[in-house]
Amino acid sequence: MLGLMAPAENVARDLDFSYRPAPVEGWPQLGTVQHIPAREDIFFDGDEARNVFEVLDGIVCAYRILPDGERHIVSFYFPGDVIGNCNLGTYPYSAQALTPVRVRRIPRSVLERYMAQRPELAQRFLRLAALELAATRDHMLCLAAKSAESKIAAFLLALSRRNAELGEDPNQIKLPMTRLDIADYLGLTIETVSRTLSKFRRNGLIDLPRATLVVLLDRKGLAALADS
Amino acid sequence: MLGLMAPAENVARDLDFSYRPAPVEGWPQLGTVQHIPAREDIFFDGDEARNVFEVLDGIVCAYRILPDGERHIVSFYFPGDVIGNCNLGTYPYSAQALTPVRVRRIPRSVLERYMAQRPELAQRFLRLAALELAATRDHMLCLAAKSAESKIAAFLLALSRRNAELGEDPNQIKLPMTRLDIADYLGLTIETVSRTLSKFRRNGLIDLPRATLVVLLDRKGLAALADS
DNA sequence: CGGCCAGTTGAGTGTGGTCAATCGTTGTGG
DNA sequence: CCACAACGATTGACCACACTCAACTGGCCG
Repeated sequence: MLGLMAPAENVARDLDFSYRPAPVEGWPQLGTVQHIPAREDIFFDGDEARNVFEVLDGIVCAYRILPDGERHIVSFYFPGDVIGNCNLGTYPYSAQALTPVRVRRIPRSVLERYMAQRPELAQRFLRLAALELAATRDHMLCLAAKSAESKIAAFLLALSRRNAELGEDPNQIKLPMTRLDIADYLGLTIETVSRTLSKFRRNGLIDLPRATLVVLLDRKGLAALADS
Repeated sequence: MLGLMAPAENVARDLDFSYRPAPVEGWPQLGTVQHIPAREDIFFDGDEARNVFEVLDGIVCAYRILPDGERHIVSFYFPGDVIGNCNLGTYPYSAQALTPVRVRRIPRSVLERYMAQRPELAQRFLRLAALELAATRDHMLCLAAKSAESKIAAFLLALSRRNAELGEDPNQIKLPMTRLDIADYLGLTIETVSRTLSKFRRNGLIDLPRATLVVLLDRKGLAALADS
């Protein structure tokens, strides 16, 4: 048994945006709904973590500004995801709406009162933290990957997987983020992202009808690049 | 208030090996002590996570083998650290002793029984998970950093901080890991690690009496390199 | 129509990877 | 005690990939 088991199905091996525990009944009643325009910050790195946010519509990113002024995007959040589940007092990153966004803001105080009554909610949040850790670890491995090609291939496949999970076309990827966002997420420059996508198109791996739409033509080829 | 607060003291901004919550009274009685020779694996990526391990002596690393055969070191663990605190069923990485190691093996079943009786133990493990997430995030940012110099400077300063915390000389760093281990941790090659350390020595930032001993001579200079 | 911005493409450079030779330490056996 | 092997670390030469700087394109909106 020891050491010879295949990796479990539920542990993702590649970059993945699908880390979302199943929702809990009764949860949606909590908190108040807020609308946030594109490119507006929701909270800041270092702020007291008073609220948790559930994304209802639109895309949110978590980012950090490094000492040298560079921005690094830690994570993207899609509808259904929960942001700011932080039990260390302060947020470890800033959060910004990439598109117009609808979120449900839930004060931690309210949440904690509820969790005392509903252990399955507490369970969900524990699981949420574990999944966020797993996602961060995968992102880390992606950053450690050598080539820009493998980073971007992995990124596209992760977006595709998320599409499939939401019941959308896994080969039609509508990019809600700019090239700069992708670059800051993958530790590349905007030019390299652009060049690599163009290269993928020349090689017949993808099509790029518009800058914001990627059509996957050769998943096998992309997968091969992704883990290289 | 919003967005204008300084980052909290307890959230590390740089690479750090000091993420360890305070120990809990009564904890040491649990589990059985095991001796593990250097370079022997303790558990494997994908194994059912039946045990949690507390490092008593020696250094342990957590690593993953990527699809292309590359090894990536996820984390180093020092005496007092806890490994394998995983509530997703299987270990998300393998663990290997880098030096001869003494660990305390604690079955999760035992742990969970204890936690039911002692809520402060459960609290400690929640905090442990949160700190591991923070450490992983910092490691990720370090990997996203552009230059080899800044990665290695940050790495040395992290080891130094850990030394200081253990009451040892923060400027005398005994490296328990090989150049390859460091390279796999920072996403570099063994040659680049070696070259960069040599460069630091030429520039008077460090001394290298032996391959396994680094003496920090210019912390300011290293810190400047670390966040660049 | 013109301005603006995101994205693309090009040319040149430099950092870090690759391959290979050498050094230094440690440990083993004659 | 020395010779030698084995291994990790260092150094050098070369090269490729991604960054930098810069020009240009295309879409969108006033």
